[in-house]
Amino acid sequence: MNALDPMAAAIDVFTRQGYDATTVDDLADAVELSRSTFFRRFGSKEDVVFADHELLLDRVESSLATTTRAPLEAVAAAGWLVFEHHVERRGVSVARFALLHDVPALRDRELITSHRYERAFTQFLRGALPDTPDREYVSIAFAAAAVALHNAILRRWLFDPDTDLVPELRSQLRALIRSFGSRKPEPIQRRVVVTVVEPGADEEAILESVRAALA
Amino acid sequence: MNALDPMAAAIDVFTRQGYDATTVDDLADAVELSRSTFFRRFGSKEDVVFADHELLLDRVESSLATTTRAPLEAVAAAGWLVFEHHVERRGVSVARFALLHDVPALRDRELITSHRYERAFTQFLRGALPDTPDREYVSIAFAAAAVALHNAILRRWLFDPDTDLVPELRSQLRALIRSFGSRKPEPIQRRVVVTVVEPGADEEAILESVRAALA
DNA sequence: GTATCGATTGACACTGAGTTTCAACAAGTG
DNA sequence: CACTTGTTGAAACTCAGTGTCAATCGATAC
Repeated sequence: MNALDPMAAAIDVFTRQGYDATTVDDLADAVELSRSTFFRRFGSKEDVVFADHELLLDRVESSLATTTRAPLEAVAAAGWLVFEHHVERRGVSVARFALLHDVPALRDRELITSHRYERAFTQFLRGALPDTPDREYVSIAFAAAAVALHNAILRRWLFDPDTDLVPELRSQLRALIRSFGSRKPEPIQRRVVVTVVEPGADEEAILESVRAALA
Repeated sequence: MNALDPMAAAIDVFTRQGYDATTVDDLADAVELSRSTFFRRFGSKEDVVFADHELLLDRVESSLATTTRAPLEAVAAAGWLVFEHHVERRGVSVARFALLHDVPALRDRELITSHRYERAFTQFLRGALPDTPDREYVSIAFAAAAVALHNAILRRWLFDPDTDLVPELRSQLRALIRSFGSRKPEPIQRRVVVTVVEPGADEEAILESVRAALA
């Protein structure tokens, strides 16, 4: 049996029967595995629901490891890799989304899951960006923002899976790259000092007047 | 008894005895509450460890609700509000940090906790930013990046609490604001027009002189 | 003073997730 | 065949978290 089918089956049982009302025994039955084996395979009642992310995260990591793109673009590309995974497995993703709506515990779990992507992105960037003083923080901020954007747009799509939001994702990630790509140094603060002096004031008087204005 | 002392006590017990080796009964004893009351007060074994965030999140939200700053700056200010909370309660924060190092389950919980700040930031920005087409996504990306930066710098500080990292946090958040600020098509450029007119020049002559300077 | 009401607490029993242990049973290897 | 190694299921166990109910406390009314 495919390793992802149990996930789909579990999501289905949870949806029909309610998450809390479903015991792990019920799950094990539905998946035709013993309770023991269920835990060995999936770790926990919560984790079955996100079993596909294990595989997906692998794909993301190897995509980053072998990329030829510029660092920020590579992360963006990894982002739509994930997005496309959901589009391809539309049925499960939509069902899971509906389930999450009712089960806070699973929403929390999802958060933890998606944080693993953020970690992967950050670590990749830390190594791939040119060694400028702020690359550490650019890595952290960009990875977090990219994941957050991806998740927001993914949720919008899951809510209405008939609209193609891949272009939206692409354009938003590109906008993000632009924001971070051209990080300008701190702008020089210019001060304008206006002093009005009498006609015929000598140099010393003018300087004194400026000094006063500065105080 | 102060509501935060049980938290400190719990962290202490976990540290000395091990997280897994500590049952909720042990905790309840240490905090001098019955098991029942412990759950009513703190929700779960995991949540005691972050009990202070309930209060802190309130402070953050009311700070955002009453701010007079520009939206992005308001979020940054909320960021160092949180940071300063940890600096003030240095002892507990450092102890908790050490505890998290050994307990993955608590690290996950921390993630969920810190996501609540991100939500608060995003929602504030969604309402506070000017109604441009991309304000939704700027809100999401900026909030995520700000929280990630804060957390990274906080962790650095917790690792070495004798260095003052508030300036670092300030400058990184400011850099982030600049990144997102320059997203706007055209920042407001201030022009300084200097015209020098003869004493006794009439209004029309002065206006004419300014017009000339503008050309 | 005491009666009454509401809220907080503790004691206790119960459910169910997750772990551990052990035996059964493969499937390969000499 | 004997022997190893890995996978499975059965069963017992621990403990977090929930629900129920009675006791207690504090405030206000009488």
